[in-house]
Amino acid sequence: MNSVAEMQQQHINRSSGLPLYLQIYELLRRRITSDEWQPGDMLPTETALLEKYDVSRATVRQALDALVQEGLIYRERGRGTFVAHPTVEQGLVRIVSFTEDMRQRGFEPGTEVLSVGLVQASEEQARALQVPVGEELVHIERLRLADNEPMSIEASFLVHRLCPNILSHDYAVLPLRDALENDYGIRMESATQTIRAFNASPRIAQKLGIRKSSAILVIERISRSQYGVPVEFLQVYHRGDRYVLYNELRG
Amino acid sequence: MNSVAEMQQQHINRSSGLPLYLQIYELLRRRITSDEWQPGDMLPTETALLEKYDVSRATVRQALDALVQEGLIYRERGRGTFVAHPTVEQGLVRIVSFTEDMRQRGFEPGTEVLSVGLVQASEEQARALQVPVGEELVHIERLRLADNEPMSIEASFLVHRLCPNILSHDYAVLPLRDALENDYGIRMESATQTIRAFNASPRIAQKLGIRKSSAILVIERISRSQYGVPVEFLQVYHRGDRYVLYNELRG
DNA sequence: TAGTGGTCTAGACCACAAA
DNA sequence: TTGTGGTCTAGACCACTAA
Repeated sequence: MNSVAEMQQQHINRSSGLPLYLQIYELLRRRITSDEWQPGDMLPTETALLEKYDVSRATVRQALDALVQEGLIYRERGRGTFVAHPTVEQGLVRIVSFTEDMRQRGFEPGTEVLSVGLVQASEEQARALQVPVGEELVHIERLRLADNEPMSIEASFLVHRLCPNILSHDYAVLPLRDALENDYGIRMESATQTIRAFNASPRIAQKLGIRKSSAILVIERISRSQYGVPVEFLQVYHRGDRYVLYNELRG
Repeated sequence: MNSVAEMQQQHINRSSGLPLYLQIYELLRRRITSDEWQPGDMLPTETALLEKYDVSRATVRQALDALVQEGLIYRERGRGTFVAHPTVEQGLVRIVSFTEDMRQRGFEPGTEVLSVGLVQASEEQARALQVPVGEELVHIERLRLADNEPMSIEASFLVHRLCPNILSHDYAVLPLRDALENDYGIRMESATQTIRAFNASPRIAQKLGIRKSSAILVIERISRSQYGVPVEFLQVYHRGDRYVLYNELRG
């Protein structure tokens, strides 16, 4: 099953035109995101890496720098380089799945699929995904539970053209991000989102088990692939009485 | 008046123990934050910098890398390195004043002081500011306007001990941050905040001119000084129908 | 064509952590 | 003392931009 890790290329290609440090970055990144290397594990030393890939130390460090900047690893002088532990702070800086998010908050996550199907892009959706109005979109609506209590409703819209047949999975179990990456090689690499408060509509209030008109924290997110193409338009309705965002700022 | 720029040291100290790239980074950073170099201005080329400071190109690039990462500059291959234009995206990463925030959104900001005085720290406030319950706090409550329409209510709590006499200013005009920095040498350098949605209390609804129970976006922020001491506990109630937060995420 | 930033090499010395 | 990451040098060739 662990096909990504098994198929993993262990060498770099000096004639591919792709910068060496990027190739090394990708190789290391995959080892981390595939969970082959766990949080706290020590990475090979810089010396070991430069020997393995036959590059200079500066090139190895450039690859590691990118991973540090991404928050995936951290360095300790005199000790080594280690896989980072995910932190809550990442909530407003990195794309985090509901499952990860809830685990970090100490809740047991659950999912109930409300509806799945194809729809034609509305004007709002078309604008978000940069496709023509009417383009075929995959629509997945899920109720998200925390410790078996409703926490959020997630409405996801994907460009069907980019991921045909994605509907054959069971999204109560399989994270959407994994399906996109494994089946279509699409990685959600960046996103923009807006956060606002609004009063729950009767339908949303009923699904979330709260009083009509209760305050809802709405997050709308447009995720783009590694090629910069919009892939998903996500609308999340969080219960205002249960869900709090947290982040850190600099002066 | 431009004392910072004038007093600016233009050389690096090779025996200070401070890494050369950090010294260059600081010098360049000051030129940008002091507005000596404006957004869009081209920085000296890497070659010019390495000659000026008599270091290797790698050292210059390390200094520039830090500025790029901070979002203060950007590079264009074949063209040069330029001072970045501030972006809205910084809203969720940097501490931004209401005034700056509104200007970026294209609104004309306004302020009305609702109340000013000393209070004794409640349990919540004491926990946030890490002081004993009952400690004397400065309390400033302001109504914030955008294009003359109510947008938010800000309730600010400061540790009085750290800024005695701060109440002698008029906070409809003077930004709190400026008063802290100019009069007490306190710079708000980092902060943590939470974001949630809740239903407006009758009092808040009335002040904001919205219907009772309308959805409000609440931001609570604890700001710390350059010494890591909590200085301000801020509660902001934004109108859900007018205020939207925006930010960018990475995969 | 000249000048810019992007990538890369093959070294070097250092501060720090752990044995 | 050994091995780690932190800093730094003095080059090199490349792709891209603009004149």
